[in-house]
Amino acid sequence: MPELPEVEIVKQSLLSKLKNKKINKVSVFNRNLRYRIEGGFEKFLKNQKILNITRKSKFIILHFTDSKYCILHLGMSGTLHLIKKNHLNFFTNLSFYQSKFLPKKHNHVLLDFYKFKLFYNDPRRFGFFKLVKSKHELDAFFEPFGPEALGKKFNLFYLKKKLKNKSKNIKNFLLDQKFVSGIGNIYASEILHTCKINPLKKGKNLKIEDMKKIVKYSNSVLKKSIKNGGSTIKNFKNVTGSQGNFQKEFKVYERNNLKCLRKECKGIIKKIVINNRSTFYCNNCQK
DNA sequence: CCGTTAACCTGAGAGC
DNA sequence: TGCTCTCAGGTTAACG
Repeated sequence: MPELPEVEIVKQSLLSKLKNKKINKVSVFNRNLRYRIEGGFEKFLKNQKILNITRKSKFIILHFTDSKYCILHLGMSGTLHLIKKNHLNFFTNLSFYQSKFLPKKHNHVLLDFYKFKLFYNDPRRFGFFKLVKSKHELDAFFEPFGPEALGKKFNLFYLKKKLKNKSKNIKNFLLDQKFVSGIGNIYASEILHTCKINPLKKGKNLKIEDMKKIVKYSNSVLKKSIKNGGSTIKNFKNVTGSQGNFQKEFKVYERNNLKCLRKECKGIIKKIVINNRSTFYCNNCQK
């Protein structure tokens, strides 16, 4: 479900409510997420105080004392639901499927705080929690990942080195977290449209100017989305509270057969499938 | 090593 | 209020 901007918004929301708050109780209702929740999970988290919450690519990291951490990935359908106690029916949904009430099914984990309950809900169970016992282990976990899409290491020099002589297309590169971390299926299409680059263009065929654009517009598209509160694709019937608005800014995603929104362009947005993932691009301005 | 495919899951929506 | 099919914002083992 969430890509870098959405995870960033979730992180900011969590941080604003849960910084320096202690986890009083941990309940696991279903341990079978992407990776099975280990036996010591509840004991590890109980009584831990959340010193900080950060994001790295699409992961949320809870920081505890003594260099202990908990990494959370939301997978495709994971959402967090924060409920304030003592407020009957008061409901804050931190994620991007808006729902007035806590979903009835698929609540797998509950973290209980003094004033809040935080539920992890995930119908498809592609998300996971991972306990981390040291800074070294944390660094090791992220070692295989490529530079952050919004980081300084994602630059022209890096792209030149990585794309040289590669036959893989640029859309697949952008989705490859070992190449660059944080970009997912929606933003890959959106970024390439802003760059005027065809998603099927091979790494080795990208010009220096193309690479410069990829760096520049990955930054601007993702940042603009964060500014807009991320993207909310599906609204349930009981919509309430705040939702992301970047979906209103989509130029290609889910715009199959519609006109290109670029002013001077007369092209039509086409949908193709690359590596089993829907890909949208303009048949005129993306070369 | 490189690149691609299938698989992991549930639910919504379309079409019949 | 049926049934079947496709598709979904992610990742990764297994294959040629």
